[in-house]
Amino acid sequence: MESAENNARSLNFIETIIEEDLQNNKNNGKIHFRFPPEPNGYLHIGHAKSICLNFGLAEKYKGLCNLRFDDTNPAKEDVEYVDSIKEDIQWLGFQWNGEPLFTSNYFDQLYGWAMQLIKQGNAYVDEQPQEEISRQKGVPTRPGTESPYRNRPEEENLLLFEKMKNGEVADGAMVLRAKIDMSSPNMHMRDPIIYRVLHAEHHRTGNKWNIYPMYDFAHGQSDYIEGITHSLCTLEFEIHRPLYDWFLDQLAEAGRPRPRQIEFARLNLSYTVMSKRKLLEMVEKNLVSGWDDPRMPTISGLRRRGYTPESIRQFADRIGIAKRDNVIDVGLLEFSVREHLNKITPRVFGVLDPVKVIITNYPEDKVEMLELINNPEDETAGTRQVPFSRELYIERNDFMEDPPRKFFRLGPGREVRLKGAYFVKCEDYKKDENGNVTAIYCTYDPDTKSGSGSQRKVKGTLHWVSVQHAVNAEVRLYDRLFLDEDPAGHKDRDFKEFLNPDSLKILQNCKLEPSLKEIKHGDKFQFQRLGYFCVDKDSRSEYPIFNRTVPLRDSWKKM
RNA sequence: UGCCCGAUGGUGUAAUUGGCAACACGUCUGACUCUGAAUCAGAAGAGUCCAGGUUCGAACCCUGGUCGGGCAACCA
Repeated sequence: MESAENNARSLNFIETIIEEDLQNNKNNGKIHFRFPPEPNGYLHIGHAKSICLNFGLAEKYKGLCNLRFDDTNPAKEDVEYVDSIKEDIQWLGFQWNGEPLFTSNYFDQLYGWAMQLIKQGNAYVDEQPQEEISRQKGVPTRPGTESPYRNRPEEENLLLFEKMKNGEVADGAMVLRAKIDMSSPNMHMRDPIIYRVLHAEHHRTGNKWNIYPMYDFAHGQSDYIEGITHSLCTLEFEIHRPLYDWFLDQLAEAGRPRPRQIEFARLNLSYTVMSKRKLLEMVEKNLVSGWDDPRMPTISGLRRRGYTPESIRQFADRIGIAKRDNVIDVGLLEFSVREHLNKITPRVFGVLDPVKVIITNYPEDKVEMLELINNPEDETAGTRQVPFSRELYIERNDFMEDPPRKFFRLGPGREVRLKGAYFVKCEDYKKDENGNVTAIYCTYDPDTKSGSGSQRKVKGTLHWVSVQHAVNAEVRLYDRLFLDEDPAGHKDRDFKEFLNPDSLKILQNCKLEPSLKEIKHGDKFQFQRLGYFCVDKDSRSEYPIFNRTVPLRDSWKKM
């Protein structure tokens, strides 16, 4: 593929750094990444970008990539999320190095390091109330003031920290702070809190701990413990980097690989929200059916919608890696699925909004089995037999009573090809009292059978399903969840105000060709002329249910 | 008002490190077509945020601005 060639030619800024490090034999040429999700929600397409980056770089440079759950806040985390995250990463086609790891594995080490900081005079226990501490922090433009406890003796710090650990201190009553610089222009360096008291049960360590480390005190050190060489994260952590480095300066030993934090811009997708908090809110308020609702930008949602891992990885590849803020057009994601599904998906006939066609000159009880190509993009996909008979369903919008000139479909007196079958010409049609077309009467031309070499040409080709052989099905059509390009970008309006009321349409009278009787959850098809569809997990054999992954490009609807 | 990032067609990402802006999506033509899909051929669209400077030569270097994003959770 040409994009791969381009990639070989030009590196993104992270690859440039890595290749420089390799050239300088930094860390003895060791390359080790990590993907560090907090298990407090499901992964979304933004995480997919990060997963593809970290695991992809590990593949490219023959390095390793750990999976490490950043589980330092038991109040928000849950094993349900741990499991879904593992599943999503593997579904995308990546495998982490060794066992999944947890920051909580390092709680003992982190505790030890905290004591070391105290002994080095780099940390102290503060027992002021939260409000006081935050007041003393000052504001970005003005320096903060030092805590009265800042210079308490080492023994006292050790003793109090011990009490915190032993559960003798109430939540919020004391914290351990790094002693850095209350007047730093970087707020994160103003004596950041590194341990807080939290009498909460942790999903892995149970009730062992009454104190938990903060992100800043845990992340860099965990990277260091695991021998991570390149610690990739999103831009909002840029300002944390001096602190990340500061802890390592205090604690790291010479001769061991020292991780370097590198920040890149997170993914933003038009017409969607991408924060776990907002996604969680939609789940909790039942605005969607769950984390895996096919309209959700979660990996599980995209999977259920019918996206393939390949298409998501291809998408991640296309959007690139840089440091500037970006908004990627959802159209690019859709392009990526279409591209892949076009190659792998069998073509079938499905009529979503059926209207009956009666071929008046075709024998009443005759049934012909016609051979149709499964996938013109894939010769190995073979053919299948599809029954043709006197009464067929076609798509309601493939017929117009008074069609414009450029309408290459059916209308009074117009002739079209029924794909894989014959030409039919509309001779008459019937309407009910409401003006709805109820039946279209056609004649067919027996000389135009597919493959017969007939020279006559016709402009349009329609898909169809034989009435007596049709399988009834439900089809769920999805549209973008939000009507606004940037639903979360409005200062005074809640993102939920922009929800698209028509993001889900359920069609329950769809007619499918009989080969679709034998299907299983997750199977993917192209419903010819309509789009790509997959079998939903709600589907039952008596009543199949399909999700429309994405419609085909349609240059007609634009006219 | 402090500090940290960033700025290249409509959207993203490049430009062999100073050699006269490329690729993808999208858009528009046309060809082909038993999917108005796919495929193929072609076109339009930025002179690189602005102003100076260095240089034979600047998207890349320097200076000063402008604009956008981020930072003041016992979240990550």
